[in-house]
Amino acid sequence: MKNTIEVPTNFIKNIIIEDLKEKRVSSVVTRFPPEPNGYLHIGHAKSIWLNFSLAQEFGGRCHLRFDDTNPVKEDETYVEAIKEDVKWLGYCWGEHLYFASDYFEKLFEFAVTLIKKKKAYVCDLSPEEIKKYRGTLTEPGIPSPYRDRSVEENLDLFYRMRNGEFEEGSKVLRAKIDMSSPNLNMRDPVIYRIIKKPHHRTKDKWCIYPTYDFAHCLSDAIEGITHSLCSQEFEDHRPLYEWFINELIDTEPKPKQIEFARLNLTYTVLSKRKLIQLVQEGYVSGWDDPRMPTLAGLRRRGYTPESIRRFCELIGVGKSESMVDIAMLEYCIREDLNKRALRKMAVLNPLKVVIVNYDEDKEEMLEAINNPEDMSQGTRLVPFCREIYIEREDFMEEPPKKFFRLAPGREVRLRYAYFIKCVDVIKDENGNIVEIHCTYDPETKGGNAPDGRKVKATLHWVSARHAIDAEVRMYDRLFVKPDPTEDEKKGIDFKEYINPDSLVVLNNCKLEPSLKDVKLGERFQFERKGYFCVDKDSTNERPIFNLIVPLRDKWSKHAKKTNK
RNA sequence: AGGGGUGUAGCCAAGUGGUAAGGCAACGGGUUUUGGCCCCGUGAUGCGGAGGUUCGAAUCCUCCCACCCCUGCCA
Repeated sequence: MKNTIEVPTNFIKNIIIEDLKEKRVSSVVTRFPPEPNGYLHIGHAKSIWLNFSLAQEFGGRCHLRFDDTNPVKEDETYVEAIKEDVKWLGYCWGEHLYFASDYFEKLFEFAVTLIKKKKAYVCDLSPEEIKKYRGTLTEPGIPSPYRDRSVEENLDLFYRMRNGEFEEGSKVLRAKIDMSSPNLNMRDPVIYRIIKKPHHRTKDKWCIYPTYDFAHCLSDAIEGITHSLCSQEFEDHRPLYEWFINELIDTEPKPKQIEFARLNLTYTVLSKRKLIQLVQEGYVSGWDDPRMPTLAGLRRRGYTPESIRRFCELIGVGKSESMVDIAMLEYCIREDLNKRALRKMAVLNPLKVVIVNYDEDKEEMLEAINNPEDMSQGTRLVPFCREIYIEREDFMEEPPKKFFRLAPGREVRLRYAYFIKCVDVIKDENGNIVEIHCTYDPETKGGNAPDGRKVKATLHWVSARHAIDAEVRMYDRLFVKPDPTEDEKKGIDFKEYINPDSLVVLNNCKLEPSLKDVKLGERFQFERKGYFCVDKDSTNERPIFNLIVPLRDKWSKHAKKTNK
């Protein structure tokens, strides 16, 4: 059944069910932990959805925690933008807004405890030396010469690090674990480093900052997180995550780290590094360019939060590296908007039609259905007169097979109006079609012929006298290749595959007059074309619409096929 | 002396010893005043490969192969 929306299960849900059943946990507490150093994209949406919906489903809670442990990359503007995006997606963290930086004092105390347990030491090696001492993938590391400093000396040095007595890079605090571990993360990882930059929240209070590995697990523990979901590249960090918690936390239940596959989408890129290039090098207009996979971009494009959540449900959660077809996302927004969007008639590439047997002074108001999927949305009146616009591509002088639309001598229906028949084609001196002349059949008002004759096509149209002028921005996929990064190993940059036609601006669009006072963000279906959204660049005089997604279109698919 | 992870249809993805769900895409057909929506139908003698255990294997065992991640004082 199409109507029954089933959410598939996934391995994380199964783990939680088991944990609850075995009473390892009594409730579910998750968290979404972004670093405030950039904008959220649809990959983050998967994580947000996962964390919040799991908490919701099991009656628990989900925290929003900013992982702000590195002041050189982070900024307050990102925390506001991230909060806005999470809210827009439809999730609420309630009281549970946290910052890793709120725990800096506690984290410092944890580090002191570790030193006292002889499980951490101050190391004077330079970054290059640390790297050298760490060994390689196949060779064990060798211990730092500073590894066996006394507790007293370590304590003294660590406090002096905090007091700002040492230069950046001159000293770090390291956990003392195992320099010969096959897991490089366990070879005495750095847990505190000196960074003499003000932090966006703690300002100048600190000049040493904990690293992710130290801060994240302990922040989870402090907040009582039960299930700490992260992406797969952290799998190798899990032993470390557990090591710190086992050394420093004795409350139960201890948070459990579970890794899942991050999202990849065809015809786009989702890495922060690549997205930033697109913005900085001017390939797009900004982080909220409607072609960007950022939540800001998708929002401006016209995607609904419901459609994005639905997408997350549909793609599921697994551990295998996957590349989801963007057609799946497009399906989700169509599915949503088909049910809700009001239908309108809009001619994107106008061709004038003169109805030669229709009285010049006559005007009629014709009734049109607002949404055939939801008759409760009622009807509206659309004006009709002697001169109208139809879509240029709806007329062909020499129609190929299977072209059902208007052609010389052929009769079609104007939606909600009349049958018209093409009687003449007017061209300029270069042979370009300027307008076409038709006759209408007054008997077919409303769109049905009393004699029962049929037409093969129904065209949308707009009265020339009443039309509103508008700009419509036709967006397409940002890249021409399903995986734009595929050839990076061959030295071909992903930007080589940018779609030159990802934005086509249509300047001479004609809209039905009911579109007069649209509001920013409103979405409509322009019949036979697609779903469109009012862009923020609109003015009172001139609305601007973004194409969210085109309607499925068997004809253009067929035409494309037979063309090659 | 490397370690960790993953392989089920074009793309996602259920499945946990009882005879391969579901969705997207694709392709047929029906319906239609949107070439939309909706409805119906079409896919793996097969689960990376080869052996083995078993009455029975995608599920258990052995070996092999492919791809991804890890040598930041990033997260």
